[in-house]
Amino acid sequence: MTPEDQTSSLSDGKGEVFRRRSLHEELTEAIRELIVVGDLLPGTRVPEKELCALYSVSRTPLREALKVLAIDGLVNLEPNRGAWVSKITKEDIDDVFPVMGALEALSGELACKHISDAEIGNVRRLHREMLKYFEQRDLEGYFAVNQQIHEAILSAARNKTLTAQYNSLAARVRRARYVANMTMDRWTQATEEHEQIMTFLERRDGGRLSAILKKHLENKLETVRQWLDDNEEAEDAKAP
Amino acid sequence: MTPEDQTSSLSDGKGEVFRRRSLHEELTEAIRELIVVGDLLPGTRVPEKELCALYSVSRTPLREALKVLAIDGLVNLEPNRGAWVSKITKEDIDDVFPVMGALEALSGELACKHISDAEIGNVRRLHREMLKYFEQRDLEGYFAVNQQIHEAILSAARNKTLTAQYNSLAARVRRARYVANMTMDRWTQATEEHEQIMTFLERRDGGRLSAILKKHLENKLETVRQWLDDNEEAEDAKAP
DNA sequence: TGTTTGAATAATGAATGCATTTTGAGTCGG
DNA sequence: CCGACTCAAAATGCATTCATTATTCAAACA
Repeated sequence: MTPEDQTSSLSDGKGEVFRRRSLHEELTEAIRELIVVGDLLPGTRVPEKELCALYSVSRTPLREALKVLAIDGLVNLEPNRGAWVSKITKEDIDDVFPVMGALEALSGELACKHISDAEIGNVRRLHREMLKYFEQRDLEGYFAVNQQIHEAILSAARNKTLTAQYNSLAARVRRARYVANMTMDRWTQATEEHEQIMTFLERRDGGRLSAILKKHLENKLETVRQWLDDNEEAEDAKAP
Repeated sequence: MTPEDQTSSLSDGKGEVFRRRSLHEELTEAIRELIVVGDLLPGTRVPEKELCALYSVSRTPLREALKVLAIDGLVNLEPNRGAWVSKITKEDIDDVFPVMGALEALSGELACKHISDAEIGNVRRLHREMLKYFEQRDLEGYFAVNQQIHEAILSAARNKTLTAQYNSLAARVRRARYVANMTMDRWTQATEEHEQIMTFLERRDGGRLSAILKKHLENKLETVRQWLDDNEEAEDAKAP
């Protein structure tokens, strides 16, 4: 047996040579993140060669990663023309959010059936932390904890298929959230909705939790859609 | 700028293997079908080499296809150990069906908003055809038309993301349906449910259509689960 | 001047090659 | 007899190479 211990700090600064999990898996995550946070711009070509150089890998695992990202809808593959970062269009958003809403609703419903007291306590703790970020007007911190809350509920749903489907869509939702910034009104509203989410979760009221989660997402959709109304024309790059 | 001209409709009726689609896409479909209909048995290793020979392709596109199928949950990839056809377990089924139910429900809801009279007419026609197969006790024909009905509703929902997610799960549901056979009672019940589906669709009653579709799937789940109760031990092959 | 043509260049898609890892038969030792 | 070990054979993951297909860009043409 070779030593194998590659220190493998998950937080690769960038360009680190990975070893632990299969290469294409690491690459998928890395590139997904590049797209979500906007390092790769919507509508632009995915620079295969550059990414190979950046991560010091050959095209084979990179291309495997792109196939996976294409399923997530983050890139479009055009035969003989390569991969393009998918654009954030109104149609796209209008498609994704309702599906995400259905999954979140199910997530809430199932979570109420299976969640333990300890897990509820954990969500409550995250909730309080999130309120703190809200009061401090720290949007980054708020988003981070917000995501953790939704993930905690999802995890309490005890459904691997749901988790997989959810995560696949979550990347696109997160990406939309990255470009569209909330108004203060909307932020306040979202926080109030989270108060209700917390309440219904503690009561294990699946029906109501499910409904408010869906509503929560519908409101978020409205935010993003409004942003797109104002900025759609500015988003155009070379069409895929 | 590039002309952008969209492939001037070369009357591609369908099915023809034009040189347009990439190899890995074709392979993905082909192997998906092998797994769904049971030509590749659950729990067995995916014979990479044999499949390469069968389709006369190299390992590169085949492996790309396997990555995609892994996301669909039809195969499991184990680092350095290759791909395994995923087993149909009770946990798996219990996970998949609720998610599918949520998607079908959404599909019904959206379909009622967008479906045209012509499309309803088409579903009505399919429905009658299905009843004919039911009366003739032709299960194969019944299943085929049944699937077409659900696809027609899905298509009326006008949501590409939903369609993609649905299709991804549909393979696993279809696979379950392939192994578990219905009792006559269940078949009768399913047909009655379809009568209601038809009714609510024609009334464009999204709420009720959505509910009955979900119920329909829950009943189907029960059928499959019962089959698994009886046959689970027989399904074991080499564990992944 | 604006458009079209076509050869040169770059990119993609797939096949092949190579280094590691896993597998499994055969051997040894308890 | 059973388990641990060894080493050859096979399979895997990734890199590299090769054949096609797009793209570019300058020259020819209207």
